[in-house]
Formats: sequence, structure tokens, C-alpha cells
Amino acid sequence: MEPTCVDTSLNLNLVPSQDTDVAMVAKVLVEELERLSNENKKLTERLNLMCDNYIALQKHLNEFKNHESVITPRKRKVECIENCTTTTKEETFQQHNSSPKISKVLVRTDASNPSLYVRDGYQWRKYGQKVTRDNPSPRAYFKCSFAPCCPVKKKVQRSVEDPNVLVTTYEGEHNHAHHQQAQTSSNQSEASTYNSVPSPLASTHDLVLPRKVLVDNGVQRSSIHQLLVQQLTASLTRDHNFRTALASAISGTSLDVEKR
DNA sequence: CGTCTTTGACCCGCGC
DNA sequence: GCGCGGGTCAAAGACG
Repeated sequence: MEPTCVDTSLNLNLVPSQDTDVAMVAKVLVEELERLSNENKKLTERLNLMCDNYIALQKHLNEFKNHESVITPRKRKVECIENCTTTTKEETFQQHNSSPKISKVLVRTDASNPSLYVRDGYQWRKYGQKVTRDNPSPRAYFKCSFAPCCPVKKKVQRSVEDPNVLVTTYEGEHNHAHHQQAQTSSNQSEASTYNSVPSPLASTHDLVLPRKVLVDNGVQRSSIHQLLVQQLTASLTRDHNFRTALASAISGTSLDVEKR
């Protein structure tokens, strides 16, 4: 693909003079708007193309990895599972093995944050940590501690390719209800940073909750309401389209005020 | 004092 | 059988 230059600059050097009337200015503005719309289309197409290329590259990489695991039979079972469940980032970041009891979730986090705690709505107890051969960052082992007889385990390790990504491998199925609501609603300080609907590559932070909070499932109605408001505000302000629309609405309003 | 995290030791499966 | 490496255990310490 040959690089095409896209001019996104806004040419609004329109100083109305005696020679130019309002109709002329309007015509130029419309033309400029059309030009920018076209540039926007071009940019969108190029972005889509880049995404397609990225997906294709990821697929090639995964095929290569799978091929490698086939020709090196010394690799262990666990590694095979991990390789076989690795797919492209566009595929929701949550992969399930042919066995439904093992799933893998990639979670984006801050590379400078050494924490290996990933909040997923359940309560986990760490029972081990190991440095594995193929990855310099340690792997943490967790057991689900929400229900005493829950057999689910998970492993969390920073990705070798991208230190910003935590690779979480779940084994088994929970035999109890999801614990997320109780956690999120009882800790308001985290409300603005946590998506109520778990996004597979959602930004996460240090996900250790105070012990007392985890134990206490009692939820006050007012705090839930406040939490919901905070979450809605946070998700809206994160939305670029919303911010743009809001900015234009505000500028439009102030223009109206100026007109009066 | 109860619960959780840390971490070294131990167990076990796999490949040679 | 031995060595390697991943997974688990359990004692000690931290924390509220």
C-alpha cells in the first residue's frame, strides 16, 4: 500500500471583507466541510486496513506458535493448552479451550505496577508464586476462596510479549454465584476505575480489596445509587464521541448566548 | 486473634 | 533412574 497524504488541517482563513459576502463564506465553509469529511473517510479506511493487517499478522503468529508446539513434543501439556488457546487480540481477549474448564483471559494493566491481582468478581486466595522458565515475570497461583468447596483455580502471569498485559488462566468452574456486585458496590473508591460489565481487556488496577470489605456483603441502597452514578459518569467521560458531542453542544450554547 | 500473603521446600510428571 | 520444571503445601510474618 502506498502512503497517501491526508490533510486534516482546517482552512478557515475567512475574514469577511467588503468583497466577500456571507454567501461566499458559507460556500467556502461547506466546501471545507466536504473536504474534511472526505479526509475523515480516507482515515477511516486506512485505520480499517491497519486493523485487518494486524489481525492477519496475529493469526500468522499463532499459526507459527502452534506449529512450533507440534514439532517440539517435549513441551508440556500446560504449555500446549496455553498455545492452543491463544488467538488474536480482536477475538474478545477471552479464549476457551476445547475443554470448557480452562479459559484464558488477557487483562491490560500498568507495566510499572508489579501487582498480579486481577479482579474478576470472585474472591481469590493466593497460595503460591513461581518464576517459570519461559517468562522472567513470576506466575501467581490463586484458589477461589468465596465458596469453601469451589474447585476453581487461576494462574496470573505477565505476558512476555507485552508487559502491560496480564495473562490469567482459569481452571474449573465456579459452583457458586458471582461475587462481583458485593465487591464493587462496597468499595466506592474503585468505582471510577472498574467496569461493571467485565471487559476482557479492561483497564485494571491493583485489585486487592480490603478484607473487611470482602467479608461484608451488606450493601446500602444509597451507596449503590452513588456508585451507579459514578460508573455512568466515568464511562461517559471516557467516551470520545460523547466528549465531542458535549463540547460542540456547549460551544453551540455559548454561541447562542453570545447572539442574544 | 483470625485471615491473608509470602516464600522456601516438597511433590510429581515428563523427557532423556 | 535422574534431572528439570511446574504446581502445591505449609510455616512464618503482616495486617486490621
